Amino acid sequence: MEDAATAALTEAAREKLRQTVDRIERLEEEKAEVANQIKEVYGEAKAFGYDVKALRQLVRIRKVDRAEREEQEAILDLYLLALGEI
Amino acid sequence: MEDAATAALTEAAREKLRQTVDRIERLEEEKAEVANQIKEVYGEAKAFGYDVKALRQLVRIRKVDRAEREEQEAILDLYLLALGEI
Amino acid sequence: MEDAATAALTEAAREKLRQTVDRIERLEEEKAEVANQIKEVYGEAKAFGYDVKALRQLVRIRKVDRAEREEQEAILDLYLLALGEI
Amino acid sequence: MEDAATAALTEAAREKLRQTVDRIERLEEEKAEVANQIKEVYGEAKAFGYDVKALRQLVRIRKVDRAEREEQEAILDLYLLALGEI
DNA sequence: GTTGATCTTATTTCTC
DNA sequence: GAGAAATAAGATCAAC
Repeated sequence: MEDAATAALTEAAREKLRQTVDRIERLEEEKAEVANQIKEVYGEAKAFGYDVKALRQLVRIRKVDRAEREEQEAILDLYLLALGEI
Repeated sequence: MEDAATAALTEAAREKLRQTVDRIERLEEEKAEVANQIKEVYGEAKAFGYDVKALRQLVRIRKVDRAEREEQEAILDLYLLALGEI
Repeated sequence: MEDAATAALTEAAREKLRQTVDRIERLEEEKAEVANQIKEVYGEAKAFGYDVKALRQLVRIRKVDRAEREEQEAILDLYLLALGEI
Repeated sequence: MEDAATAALTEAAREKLRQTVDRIERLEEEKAEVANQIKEVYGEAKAFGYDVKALRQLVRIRKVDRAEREEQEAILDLYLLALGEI
């Protein structure tokens, strides 16, 4: 007997599913590679004598700051929009 | 008076720190982009009628399976080793 | 002046908070004890001549296997679900 | 053919291994249960209106404080010991 | 709006 | 003691 998964699907449907899963898996691999590179940079920094924990905090703070700045600009745009300036 | 951060580091040290932070931030941006692409693929799958939650589980299971397969090859040796027989 | 913590809570609220913290701390102590017992068992095994590293891997593999077995039952459903066929 | 693991061991050795693994697995199960109970307590606290994040911090701080206090006492003991007082 | 899921970060534990 | 792996914690986002 064919296995159930095979039986339940058309060949086309199975092919499409397989492609979707493949795309996701390739992207996740890419993501893992980049994550690895980040780890390496922290590793080098540590070897260089940096306090890695502090460095991570610095990066995090800058990220939050950036987000806040962007929000501020968005608010400003809203005000300008409300005034018919843009 | 100079501010503390300026005072505490040589210009060269500050430059190096800045470069390190830059590299990390660029890599994190890349990572975020890839994460976004993954999210988009799931989004398309959802639009196509897939059960996204199930699809995620499927991907996760395949990942575990891959890891498992690699470990299977080591199991027999492990059993023997665990008994101190090797 | 009363201190802020005292001022901000009724006696009943403080009592309840204290009990909650106590429960958590007792449970964490328990958890630490059990973790210790596990460490002891490995210690005995080592004294007995077992390869502790291999033993740990064996335990880990059995855990993964158990999880895997449970997941296997769900996989077929997942494939079907993933295709939106159910 | 008998499988290799069976072939390589006496029955007694296999029995002892099995018991060791069993003990470890039972203890790990216990540990997981306690971890779960802790999670439940936090869940109840949240339902009761507590700020779980703050509560966790409180528990963590108390733990650090305890460790410090114990260290202080150890240092005191050392001083006393050095003075021939104990 | 609260639970559940995912993802990330942090800490701890193991191993070499 | 340093690197790797496991566990836990925290934050975030979606679904009901």
